[in-house]
Amino acid sequence: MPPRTYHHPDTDEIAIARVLFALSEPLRLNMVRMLAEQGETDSIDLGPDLPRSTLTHHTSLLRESGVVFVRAEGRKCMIQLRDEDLEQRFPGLLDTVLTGYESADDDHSEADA
Amino acid sequence: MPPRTYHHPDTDEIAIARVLFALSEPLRLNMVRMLAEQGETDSIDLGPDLPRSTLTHHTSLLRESGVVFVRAEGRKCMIQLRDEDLEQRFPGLLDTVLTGYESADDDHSEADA
DNA sequence: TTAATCGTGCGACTATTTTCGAACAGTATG
DNA sequence: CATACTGTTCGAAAATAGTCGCACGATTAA
Repeated sequence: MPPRTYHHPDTDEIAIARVLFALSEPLRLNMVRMLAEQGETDSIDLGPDLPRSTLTHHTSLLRESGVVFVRAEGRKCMIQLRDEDLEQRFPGLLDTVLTGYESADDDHSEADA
Repeated sequence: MPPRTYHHPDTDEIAIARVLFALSEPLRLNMVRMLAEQGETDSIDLGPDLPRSTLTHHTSLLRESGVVFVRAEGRKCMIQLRDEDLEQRFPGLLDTVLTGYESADDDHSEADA
């Protein structure tokens, strides 16, 4: 029996409105930022203080909107940013959002001014 | 006495999450697309079939999130995209979103058919 | 002035989203 | 095997967002 399988939208099925909505939630935007910095990340590291069901809710929403790829690893769950797919579908979007997030939010080091 | 005044956030107060949320709504995203194409537009042209109160709701949300500039013109209300401010705040964001919207959604408003 | 038009604010309602506890199933460890 | 740990699902609750009728003030035109 397959352990856990996840459905992911094809790259050309990713809808801009759903991506924007997924990224408009501060919690999820922060998860995406972490994924962009760290690469594939254990799901629990994306929200150590959140109830598990809440974490599942947000990771599922990110997955269904095409922002992340989810992979079962033993009993854990590894999350990857679909940066290449997003770059192909909406060139520049991810970089722009993350750059804007860094500059907009609190004092994340602005070394390269 | 000024007829109608509107509050607009300063450019450096525009928050990425709020902008993304504003653009994640299909109705508002379409308004923004029209504004990008047509420039300053009479508010009623952005949603001729919508109830006025609904239209006000969406234009206010776009204004408060820093996406548009609203100006009273007689009894009408002219809407401008804050494209320069957005470009300064989040370089590339607007172009990327609109380009992604065009490519993703082929069913543009059929008003100009 | 009178009438028509426009946008706004209010209030109520519906729909969607978020949160999270509890029970459950799969996995690793002993 | 039993136990501890993981993520998922379900259900319900709360919070948020969208829709829209209506009354009102302001503006324009006759």
